[in-house]
Amino acid sequence: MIPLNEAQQQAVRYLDGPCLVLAGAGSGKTRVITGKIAYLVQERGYSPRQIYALTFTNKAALEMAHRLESLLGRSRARGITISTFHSLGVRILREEAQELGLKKTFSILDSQDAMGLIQEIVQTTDKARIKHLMHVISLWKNAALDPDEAAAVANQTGEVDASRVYYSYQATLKAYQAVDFDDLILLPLRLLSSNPVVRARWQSRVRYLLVDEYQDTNACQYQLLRELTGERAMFTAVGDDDQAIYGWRGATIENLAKLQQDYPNLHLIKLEQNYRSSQTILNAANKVIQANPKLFDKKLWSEHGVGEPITVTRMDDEHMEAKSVAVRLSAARFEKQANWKDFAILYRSNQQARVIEQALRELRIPYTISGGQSFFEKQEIRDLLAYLRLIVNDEDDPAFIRAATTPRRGIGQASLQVLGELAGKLQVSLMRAAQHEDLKDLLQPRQLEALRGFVSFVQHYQKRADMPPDREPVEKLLDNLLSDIGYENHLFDTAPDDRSAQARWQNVLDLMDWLKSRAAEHEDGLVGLVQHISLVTMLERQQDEEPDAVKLSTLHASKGLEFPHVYLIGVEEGLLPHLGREDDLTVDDAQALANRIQEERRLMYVGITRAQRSLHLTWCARRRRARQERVCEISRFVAEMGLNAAGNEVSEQEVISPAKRLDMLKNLLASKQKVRG
DNA sequence: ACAGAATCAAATTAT
DNA sequence: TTGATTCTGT
Repeated sequence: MIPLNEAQQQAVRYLDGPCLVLAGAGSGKTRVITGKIAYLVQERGYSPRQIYALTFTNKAALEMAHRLESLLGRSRARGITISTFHSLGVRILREEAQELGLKKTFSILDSQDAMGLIQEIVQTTDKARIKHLMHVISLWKNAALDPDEAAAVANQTGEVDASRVYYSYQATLKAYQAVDFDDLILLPLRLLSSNPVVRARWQSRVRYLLVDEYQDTNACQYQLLRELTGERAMFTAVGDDDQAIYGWRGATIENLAKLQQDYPNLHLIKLEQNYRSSQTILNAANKVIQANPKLFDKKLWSEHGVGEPITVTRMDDEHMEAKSVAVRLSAARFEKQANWKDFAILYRSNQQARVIEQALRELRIPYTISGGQSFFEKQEIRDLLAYLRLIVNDEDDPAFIRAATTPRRGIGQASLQVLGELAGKLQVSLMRAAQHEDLKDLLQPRQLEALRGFVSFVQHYQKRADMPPDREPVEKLLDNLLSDIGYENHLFDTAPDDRSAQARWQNVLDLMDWLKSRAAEHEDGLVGLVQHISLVTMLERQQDEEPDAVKLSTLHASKGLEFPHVYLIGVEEGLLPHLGREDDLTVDDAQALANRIQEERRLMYVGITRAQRSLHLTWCARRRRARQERVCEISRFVAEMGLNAAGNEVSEQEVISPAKRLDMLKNLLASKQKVRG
């Protein structure tokens, strides 16, 4: 058993009912969750299969599984379900597909596919509008509203057109035998709440449930938790209201308060001892978060020493910022005899990484980057996955279109148009329409031949993929498929130069390796594998020996990580806190603005609390934003931390007074603050 | 049907 | 400045 402090032990041992653990940053929450699972198995006689632990990211799930393995041993950790909400959703949907009128082989549309779908429905090219519609619909789904309920709400909020789109969107998904990310939570919830038999089945399976990052749950996920645990309510939710940073995704902190209302016997435990950061860093973090209205009173403390002072540095622009951070980081590594992987550079938005990458490359500093475009969003990867998706579920029209047209094989816009019209008329999938007699009269012989060729190509692989029990190994099938498609030639024909073609081809090979390594885990062949892929956003290959490299990460992606030395860049008004575009900066809704600032403040809090020993903030006097140079001011959060623009601590009164803050800012702009260190 | 050229819009965060 | 889409000629 790992050593635990008093509060942690309480959290682990409490089994008399629902339990909420408020775990401050660095207070050992993963330790509590894994410790509790081990306790359930070893001391309380729970069988591993009865225990379910839910996280939000695959990374968190994976790490938890690893820790459990070393705690319990491989064999005893085996049956425990540790997965993301979405993976559990897939599992429920697959097992209960019939109840929902869904094929077991349903496709999971990623957000790009979903966007394409909406584009079709609305018949517009206005990207901003499409994004907005998608966002609104997603929020409705996250709030567990069906189209009818959404329509009622839409009347008040002025999103009537979005609610109309919602209807057609759901209808289209159904026609494709497809679901989107939000459905992975929503549909299981619908099923459990409406079907007593299914509900009883799952409740008898889930004897104990643990939820990580509870503050990030949305209304849908909360209800799912309620349905899964039922009357018995044997669960532990672990979270930190100060680290709630996914409100824009539908997460609602109210779920914390709700827990207390809905479960009067809820046992509340606070973890306030921090094992991560120096006192200086914790003080700054505490001060910043104090500016938010607090749901629960909580103050982090640590036994660590005061440590290094926090530095705040003004830069001319983002290039200077990048260069300076690279140089200072490099020097610090030498001075401290540290490793590259002891350093992280954190930022608000992905685009900030660009300049940093350049600067690091110039100085030959190795780095890894997390967040940003995922491996599975790359063109070449999506191309190949479309083939797999189509083989598994031939009603998946988006996959059909993609696979049929890449590489070019004589099926173009004209053919697809005709095909699409026929499919619409007959109310069948594109694949089905492509096999229809009537096509003879609608297409030229060459077009028809190309189409028929494609259809039989897909059918050939469908047969091969679907022949239990002695189905041929997925590995072989994948190899054949790749060479049959002729994708390598296609890449070298279409890429602008050989170098990028080579890079893309390498991605493809990486994908194949990854698929093969996972194939064994899915005994039902391609189906499970393909559904699994849709949920994996980041390539989790960092597990094989982490390289010694500086970590570049968005603040959002940094949650849960820790580093000895952290550089938090772009600490400016407008960027952190991020305040949207200038034109809608009008304070139309003061409450909405305040809420946004509060979430940004929590983001700042997350950033600060990633640091163990040293923390360095930088901000730019000018920054290129939306193709224009903009003059920037230092973020309000710096003053809230109790620091002035030079990084010196200031007294309490100065922190609080806005007038003083303004003065400081003026002084700062007047004097030419130079780089420290 | 397709490849290269020309034009145009663009910036939060991500399962 | 990039990156993506549309246009144009074969």
